[in-house]
Amino acid sequence: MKKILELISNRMEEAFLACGYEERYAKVVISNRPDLCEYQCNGAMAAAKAYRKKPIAIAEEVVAYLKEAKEQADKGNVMFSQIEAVMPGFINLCLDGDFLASYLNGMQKEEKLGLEEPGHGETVIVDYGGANVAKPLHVGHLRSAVIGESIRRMGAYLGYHMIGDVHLGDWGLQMGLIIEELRERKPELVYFDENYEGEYPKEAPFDIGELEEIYPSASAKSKTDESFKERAQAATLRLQEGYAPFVAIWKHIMAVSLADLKRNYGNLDVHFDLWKGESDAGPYIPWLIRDLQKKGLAYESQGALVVDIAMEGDSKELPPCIVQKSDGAALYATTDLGTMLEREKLYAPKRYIYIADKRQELHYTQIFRVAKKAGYVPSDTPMDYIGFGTMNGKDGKPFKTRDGGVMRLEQLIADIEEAVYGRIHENRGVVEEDTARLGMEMSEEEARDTAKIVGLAALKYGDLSNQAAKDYVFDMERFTSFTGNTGPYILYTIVRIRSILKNYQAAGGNVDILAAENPGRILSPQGTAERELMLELTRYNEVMETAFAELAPHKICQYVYELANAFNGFYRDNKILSQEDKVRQQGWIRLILLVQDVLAAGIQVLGFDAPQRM
RNA sequence: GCGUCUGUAGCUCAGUGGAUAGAGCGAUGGCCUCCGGAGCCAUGCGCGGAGGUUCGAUUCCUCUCAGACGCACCA
Repeated sequence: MKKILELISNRMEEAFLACGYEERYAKVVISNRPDLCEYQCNGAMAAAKAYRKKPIAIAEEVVAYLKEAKEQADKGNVMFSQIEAVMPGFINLCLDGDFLASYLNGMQKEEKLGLEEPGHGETVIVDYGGANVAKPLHVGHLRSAVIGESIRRMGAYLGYHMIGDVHLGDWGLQMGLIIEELRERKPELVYFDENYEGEYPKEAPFDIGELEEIYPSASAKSKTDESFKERAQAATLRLQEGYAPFVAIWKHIMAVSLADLKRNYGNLDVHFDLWKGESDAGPYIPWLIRDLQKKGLAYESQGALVVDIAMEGDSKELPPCIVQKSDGAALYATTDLGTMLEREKLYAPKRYIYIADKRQELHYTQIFRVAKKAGYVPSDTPMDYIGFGTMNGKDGKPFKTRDGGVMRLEQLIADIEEAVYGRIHENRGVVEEDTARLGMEMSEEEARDTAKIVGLAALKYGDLSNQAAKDYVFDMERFTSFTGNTGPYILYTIVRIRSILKNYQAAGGNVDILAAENPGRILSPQGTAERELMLELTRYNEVMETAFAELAPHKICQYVYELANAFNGFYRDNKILSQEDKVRQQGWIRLILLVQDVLAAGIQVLGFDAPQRM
């Protein structure tokens, strides 16, 4: 289906052309003065200069044309109920109620509610998550996972072939650190016996708890013990060169860690198509280095191998990209470039999207430029980087535990669930009479399950409703509130709709829009709130497209919030179940079914679900 | 020092080359025997600053102030 603004703009373009003006002036936008009109076109003022006319004169000509066209139009083809030219040259429009209703009826019939799929199956790589092997997920990993998951779902919904890759940190110095720490703790292991020639054990010499403790302690040691650090660097290089005993340890680390990471991401309802890591770039690196040298891009500087990334039009000088350390080891940039080679070979994506902390912006600028300069990624393939801000505590500083430590993601999720659980109980207490009357008592088990679902929504919505690039304050109290611009409020609205539909069905109503015996149709709106709700619904397809085009999940948050508000206004003004005009009642049921579907589609791409009850 | 990002209501955040810049929370005062009170109304509070482009700038440009972050062998 065409977007409502397209339909209106097309009509306006026709009018501008007919009056002898260029169609580019005919752009129509949603009104910023809802008291005056629903849509507006400001093109007459822009056109005034070019045509040396008063803006109001142009606006009046166009309006006259549209009004005449309206009179000539078939009864079923009326688009506007109001068209007027207003000083200094605004063209104000209101939609015809029947037109509005027929647009919504059209949406309801389509599988994706009238959304076209601009993706056409194009492959897009989304690189997010970025967990490090052997290190527990902590709050610093939250944003990449949550934003990335949403971007992946948005793209998939729009028909792109989205490939999400967690891109694990599994090949860097931390591996050397762990190996050397392990040597100090358990020197008797066969991996450290240079003369050992047998098979390596299948069992890992550590469990996840021990592994998570080894890394921080090794990392701390490397900061004070210079020789330990050097040994770790040497071990990293040997691993990268394929030294069998270290590769065997590495495989153990991977197996133990990956199982834990999968469980953790699963709890967040975050999913990856690929569980690749930096190590997968390993096989491409020797060729990469030779090729960069062959092409004359890489040269030696202070012992390291670097690539200049200057481009025409640079106003400043950017530091070169290091592709090989002076000891010959690979580093971040090297593996990222190697990964691109692999992705081009295996998937040939039409677009890359990387989601990482905004402090890494320079790094991504560097590798994108190297990739384009060396021709590893086609010059017309967009490479986008979303740099997100820090999640801060209420003090405005990076979020910490009460004693100043790094908070684990698991802990944060548990805390949110507990807070939501408390709210459910508290709320149940307040409306006890109602819950009893409506037969909505909730078992302890259901309350716990519900808290899990609602808690995740609170967490994700709290994060996604902010612009990604900005730092934001994590406020448990606010995010878990059942009122205001929060995840739980959106879920509540959905639950409320379900409750109405359930009662309607219980009274013998039919909510199956496909049933032949159900002739219901959304009707032209009568009240203001109903009209506003319907207008809000028409924005759906445009919002989805824009949000993905701008990689801005917060626009979807904003939309579902506004839609939820519009629904609640409608709900307040219209008593659906006691409506005696059955045709109107059926229309309203259709309408709220559509609201439910749109809200559900919205939260689905945001990455969370609604419970049956709250 | 150089660079990037960010400055909007008491707080947390949206938003836009157009007409009167919006929400939520908090505050104050009201309302509602209504399909779930998780509601509604009213009041108060403002685009960091200075120039420029424009018919029109909070939005675009320049400068400036403030904060966060980044500036080669960590990831």
